[in-house]
This record gives sequence, C-alpha cells and structure tokens, in this order.
Amino acid sequence: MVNYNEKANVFKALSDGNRLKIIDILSCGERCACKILEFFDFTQPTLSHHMKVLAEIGLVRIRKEGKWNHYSLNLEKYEDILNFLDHIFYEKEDCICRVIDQAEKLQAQVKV
Amino acid sequence: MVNYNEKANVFKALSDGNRLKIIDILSCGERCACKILEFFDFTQPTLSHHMKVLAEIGLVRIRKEGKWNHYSLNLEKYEDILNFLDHIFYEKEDCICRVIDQAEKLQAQVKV
DNA sequence: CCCTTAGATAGACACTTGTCTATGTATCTA
DNA sequence: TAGATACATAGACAAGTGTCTATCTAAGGG
Repeated sequence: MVNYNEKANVFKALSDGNRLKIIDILSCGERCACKILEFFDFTQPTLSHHMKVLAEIGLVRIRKEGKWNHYSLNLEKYEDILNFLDHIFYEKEDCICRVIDQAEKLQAQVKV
Repeated sequence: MVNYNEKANVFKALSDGNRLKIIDILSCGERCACKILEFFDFTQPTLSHHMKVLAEIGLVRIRKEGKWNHYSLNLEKYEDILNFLDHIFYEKEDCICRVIDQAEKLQAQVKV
C-alpha cells in the first residue's frame, strides 16, 4: 500500500524554486554552505532552513568539517523519486482502481 | 536559463497526497470526476479544487461530455518533469555553478 | 584569551493552501 | 417544466511556509 502523504513530502521539498536551484548547484559536486549562499539574495538563516528541508527528506547529504558544512546530492533518493513517479503515472497490475473495479463487478454479480 | 519558480509550481501540484492518489487512479485510464470522488473522504468542492490544480499545470486533461467531466493524464507533461529532474540532478556542461567557477578563475588571474 | 567566521535556532509576520459550507450553473430526465 | 445530478465558485478558517531580524553555539586564528 502506497503512503501518498509521505511521498508528497518529497515533492513539497521540491516545490520551491530556490531549493531546485540548490539541487542544480549541487549537481556539479559537493559544495560548502557559504559557497551556495553566494548564488542567492536571501539571508544565511534562510539557506539554513532550505538545507534542513532538503537534508531531512534525504535528498542532500551533509559532511561536517570543522566549522564548515559540505553538502552533496544523494542520488539514491533521486532514484526513489523516479521510481515512485513511474509507479503512479503508468498503468500497473496492482493499480488502486483495479481493486475497486473488481469489487464493482463482484457486487453486480451478487445483485444478479 | 532555467526558471526554477515556474518548475517549482509543478512540484507544488504534486506536493499533496490526495493529488498523488488522483494521478495513481488516472494511470489506469480516463475517469469521471464523480468516480474519482468515491476514492476519497473529502467533499466535491475539494475534489474540484484538486482537479483544477492538476489541470492548470497541464498534468491532467479534461474532456467535457454533457454534465460529466472526464479526466485523464497528460503523459507528455510527465516526460517534461522527468527531463527537468534529470537536468538539475545530473552534472552538465552548462551547469549554473560552472559559470561561477570560471568567473572565479578569471578573477584570480587578474589579481596575479 | 579575544575576535572573527560558519552555521543553527527562536520568534515574528505576511502569504499560501487544503478544507469546509453555502450557493450558483448547466445538463439531463420524468 | 420541475426536480435531480454533476460540477464550479465564493467566502471563511486553521494550518503551513518562506522570509526576516536577533541571538546563540562552536570552531579557528592572532
């Protein structure tokens, strides 16, 4: 059984333009928080917030080194997203509505 | 140049568990609004709202027939999403940060 | 040992969003 | 033509979110 709300949280993390830009930046490789900040106009606490959102759902990894935080993408999580999208967009044997359709047919048979 | 905010709106549409479930339902084929509603506990105006969100970003198509609305997935838009995700998650020649890195190198040369 | 720097946290605030009830509109049918 | 049905719209409201300023913590460097 799919937990749609749990999956929705992943897309919630992706539903901000600044966070998409952060991902784009990290696609070139690991980068320090203060370097990432240079790409934006917002303040340091705001970046801290965005990085927390991305890290909490597992899309971004943190490597702490002294007073620096080095961030990088977790591509495994990205693959998870693709697999889930594939699952909900394409027809499948265990589709949620097949179950209902089957139940309707059975009910119709009972009435007859 | 990528418009991150525009793309973020697509993920905003996907950032609700009920809407993900709607997509999952539609993956089996076209379905009428009142049939979709049977899968949920919320009211008809709420479904109307969710379908509007999905239709406005182009993920779902509407075929009006008398008083019925038949909804179906627009897989082309889905492909767009995959392409965009691929673009921001994987390293590329025109990466946003390469431009910056290049600028830094040039600046360093000037100083020398 | 102080000062600087990297980052986190707290609290405030405007804005957005998901949901509801109430009501409107358009289509079908007896 | 009157009622029923499918869907949309308006307005309200609680909860969530992105941003800020102010402040705190911890690590480095003179």
